[in-house]
Amino acid sequence: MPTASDQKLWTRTRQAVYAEITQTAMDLFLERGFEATTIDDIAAAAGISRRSFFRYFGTKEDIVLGDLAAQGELIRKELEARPAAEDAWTALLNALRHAPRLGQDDATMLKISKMLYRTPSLRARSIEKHLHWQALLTPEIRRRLGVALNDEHDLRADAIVACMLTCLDVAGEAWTRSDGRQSLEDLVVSAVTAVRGSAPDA
Amino acid sequence: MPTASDQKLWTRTRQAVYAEITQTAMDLFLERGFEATTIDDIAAAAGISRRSFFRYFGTKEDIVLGDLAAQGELIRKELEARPAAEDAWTALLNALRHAPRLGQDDATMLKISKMLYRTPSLRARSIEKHLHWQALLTPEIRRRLGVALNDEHDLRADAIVACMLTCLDVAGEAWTRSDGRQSLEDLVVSAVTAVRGSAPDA
DNA sequence: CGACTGTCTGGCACTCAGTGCCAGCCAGTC
DNA sequence: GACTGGCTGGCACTGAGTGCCAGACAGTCG
Repeated sequence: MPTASDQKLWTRTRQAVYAEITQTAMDLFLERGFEATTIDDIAAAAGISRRSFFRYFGTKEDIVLGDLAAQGELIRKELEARPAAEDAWTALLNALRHAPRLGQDDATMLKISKMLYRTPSLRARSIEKHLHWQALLTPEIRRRLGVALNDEHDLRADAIVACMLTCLDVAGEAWTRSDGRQSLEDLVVSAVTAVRGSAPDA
Repeated sequence: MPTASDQKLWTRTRQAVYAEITQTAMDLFLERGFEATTIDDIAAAAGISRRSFFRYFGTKEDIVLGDLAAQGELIRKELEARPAAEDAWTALLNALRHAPRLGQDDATMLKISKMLYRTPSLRARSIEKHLHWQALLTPEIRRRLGVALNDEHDLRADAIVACMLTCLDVAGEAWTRSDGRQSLEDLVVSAVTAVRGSAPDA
């Protein structure tokens, strides 16, 4: 297990290459569009072979969405750390709020978001990632609702988590449409309020 | 414009071929799995060329999900016909409830559902279709909420519609997991109740 | 009847994503 | 200096999806 941050040379090199592919590819995506950029383009620009590219990323979409998988874990940890007094919705909302956003400045994030919401294959993949988050977060919500572990048929937790993430998605789209003028946090709260009929606790 | 149901010979032939491809492909999917069935297999079994297949279906997923696009329209019509007294959630729920389900017997539907929830590419496409439904249904919900037409930034209707469809999805998954033992309708109501904190009107 | 038009069809060649296989390179180890 | 193990590039392949073209054929007009 890796105790020191700089482990083997191998590992460090690999991380450096990973970061460079990401950066190079993102530049190309933002310049000429996601679909118009082929993997050959990326590999050539990054100075690696096509074959090696696929050893770093399983799909082209993973370049853009790779971080989302890791972020799911962060949200789960954050959710489990929320005080027991918070109800399911409040705990979820606060977990999303406090989970560290990894990445870029706002202007770049906005560009990436626009690309994400406009490109069908990216949108589909991002929703798949949300499904993954859903699976990660549901157990903790089940625990908070007091659902018995052996109760396979209680879908309340699934519904709540899924709708929370849907609200996040709707808010994200609105944020993108507004060119980032409204805060994403406020938009998520608006969405949740609209759905639940009343505002959640701060 | 087509007034009689049996228009030109062209049209009728085309519909017949369409139906036959669908049936043939479905048989193959249920027999050996979606991903394990190639388009060449389908074309060969249906007695058409590979190239012609793509004149009937844009993608392999469309064979399974083709009807969903048409169903969105039916739901929209149903929604617009709901009495004005019903609030947004109730109207949506009733619209989904009353929209005619086109297709197969229950046992086949269950098999298709299982395939759908297990195959990533199919799941992703079906969620894309839900996004399309969302776009269709949101205007009517905006109208019911009294949102001004020029108000671009009100995301309440989007949130409500999106979460309703998410509930449908969660319920569909639970229905599949339960091997169809619980009624889909009850499951949707359970999901909505869990999310909203109280049961909607019947 | 024959010419014409529009739509469907199959076949070919192509792009692009993604995978399996193999041979070579090179850091770290004994 | 030989050995191991992870990484690399190159090659060939499958499978989805598209563009193009030539031929078949129903329906129409003269």
